[in-house]
Amino acid sequence: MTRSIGRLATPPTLADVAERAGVSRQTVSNAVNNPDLLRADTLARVLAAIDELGYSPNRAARNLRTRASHLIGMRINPAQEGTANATMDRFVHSLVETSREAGYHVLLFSGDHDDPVSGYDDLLRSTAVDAFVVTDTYLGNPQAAWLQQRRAPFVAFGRPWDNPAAEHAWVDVDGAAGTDLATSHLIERGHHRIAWIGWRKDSFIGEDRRSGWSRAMHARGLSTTGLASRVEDTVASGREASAVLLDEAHPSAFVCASDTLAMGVLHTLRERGMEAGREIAVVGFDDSQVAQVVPPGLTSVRQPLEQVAIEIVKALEGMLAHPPVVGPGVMLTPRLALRGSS
Amino acid sequence: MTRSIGRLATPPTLADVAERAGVSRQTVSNAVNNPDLLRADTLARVLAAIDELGYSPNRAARNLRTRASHLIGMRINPAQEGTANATMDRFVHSLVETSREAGYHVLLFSGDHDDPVSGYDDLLRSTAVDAFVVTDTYLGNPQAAWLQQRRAPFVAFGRPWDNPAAEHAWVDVDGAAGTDLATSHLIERGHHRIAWIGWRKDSFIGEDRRSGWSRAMHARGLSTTGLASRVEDTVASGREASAVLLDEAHPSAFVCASDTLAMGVLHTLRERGMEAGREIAVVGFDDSQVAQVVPPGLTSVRQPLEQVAIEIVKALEGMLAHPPVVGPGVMLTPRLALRGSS
DNA sequence: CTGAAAGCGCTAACAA
DNA sequence: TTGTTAGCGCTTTCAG
Repeated sequence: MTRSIGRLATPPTLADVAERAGVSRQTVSNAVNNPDLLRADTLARVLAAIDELGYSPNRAARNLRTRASHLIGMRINPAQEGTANATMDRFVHSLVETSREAGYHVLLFSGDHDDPVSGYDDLLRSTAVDAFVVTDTYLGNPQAAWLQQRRAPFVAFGRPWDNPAAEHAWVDVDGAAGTDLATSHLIERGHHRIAWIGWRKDSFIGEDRRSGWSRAMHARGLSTTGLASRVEDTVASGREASAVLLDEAHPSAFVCASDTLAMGVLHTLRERGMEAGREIAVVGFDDSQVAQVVPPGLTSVRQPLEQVAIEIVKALEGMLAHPPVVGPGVMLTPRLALRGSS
Repeated sequence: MTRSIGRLATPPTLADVAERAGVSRQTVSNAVNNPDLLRADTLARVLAAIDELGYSPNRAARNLRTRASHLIGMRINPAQEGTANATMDRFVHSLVETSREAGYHVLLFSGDHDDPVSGYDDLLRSTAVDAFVVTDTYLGNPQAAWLQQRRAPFVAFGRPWDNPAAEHAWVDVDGAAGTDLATSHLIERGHHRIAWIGWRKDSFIGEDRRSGWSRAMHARGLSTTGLASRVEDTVASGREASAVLLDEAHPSAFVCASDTLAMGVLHTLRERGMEAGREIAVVGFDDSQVAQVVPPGLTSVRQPLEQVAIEIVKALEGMLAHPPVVGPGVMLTPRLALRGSS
């Protein structure tokens, strides 16, 4: 069993283990990193010493020697207050969990909101991390070009919208498939006039999600004329947009680019004494905690973030291997979390 | 200006800078760590070389030498699906931001949900982190005793409920003050029968929050008899509890131990065709995104997480100083975020 | 299969 | 004020 380190100021080193086991330091190192090289009884003796001493290789020393930190850097941005987008929480946990299984830890850092590249630079030059996971790609991905130029290994969560020719590794979720799923679900429920509330046109993700809605509508021969609205991603915008649409286009259902916008629709319905799920159906996007707990439950497109994390770590392992292998982008399909609002 | 690293396989080292500036390696080291020791012109020359080369000290080497990683470890647990508790997101970001200002990065790790100590051990023995931030102290804090025994520096977010004599550093938010605030607010609005929906008795935090409610009630000479309920922290529980209380105790307002429970109350009100904020007032706890976006807005007790992060980092800096200084626990006061539900 | 030597890049201590 | 020496703990040669 593992013993307490006791009152030692410094943890035991390779040398301590070697002495205790009566072997050389190198043999201990091999026992840890290449156990196959040792004779069974020697290995057992060394492992016993390791266990008794509670030895664990010093990271800094190992990092220095192997030129690897086994750390994955990820920039974290402040959660937008007043929105429902808590996607990060779920993703971060999945990433930490998956990384651990691959022998990596996740290092968080922050940067100026204005400068998409700040924070990466220092970590890279000081060889503090082996690779990055780039998540904030909603407005294009200037980080990608920058990182690629520095030959920094990274995987993007989000496809290279602004540069389809980009050759870096990426993992993304098919937003159009998600909204198609949502729209088709509503059509099957008998809805014909389904409105879209999405983001402004400069959002690649927003346009992608919108395309799933119009695709599903047109596939059933349904018109989308006058049924779409593009606004800011706030509850207030969703509320106003849905009020206008309700008055002018008389939809019986809404598909939204985010749970935040969908909540705006619920606000409008409430004000008009209408009940979501009965008179008017609403579907959001992201399956946030809000969607899960708000009465009567908000049907929402759920991204497979656990799977995203798995694919990202897989890609990372590939590019950190010798020789590095960079596979093609990976596209995952979301599913629909059905609740009372539809 | 900083130049591109170019196609160099390895980043520049101290030696490269020294050669370029025509000084010894030690002088470069001093330029970085003790600039005061250098003559102005030498310093300028060295800094210029550093800049031209894009030099940044190799972390692993520095860590090895100084026996410090400038990393703070924090265990992250899976966000509970179906609850509104997204406190972590906000706190993590604040911590990352504040840590950066103090020269630290945050390293995330995970562990078995069953074993509160798993994950810490390895990081500690391999000297991968300088200190820990312990957040999951809702059911007592076995980590604290364990870490203290190993002489591992750490600061707890949450006071030592199960061991008031514990001498470790901690920062916490006064939950009782928060519910007192909420209850007093409702009383001022004219409510007299204010019900409490909280957690089961084995939750220290739950009992603390409950005490703020009863304190405020009794201070105004209001009875609490029959007005309290203790349940699981789920929407369904909050819904059932509020239904029962409504039938049996006829309260005009609810104070809840969490936004999740408060959402349960909103469910009940909706089922009964009652309107939150008009007939019945509801106050939650945590000011989650749900509280912010749900119609008509959920009044909620908001923890000053940014301030918590600042205090935690301050405490961390103290205990990592030479000699270490461990101050007393720090208690912060929450405020009330007023919305439509009250 | 095991051991000896070298050195990753840095900084603390000391010498000049 | 600057340079020299040593060594942090580990792994990668290369010998035995």
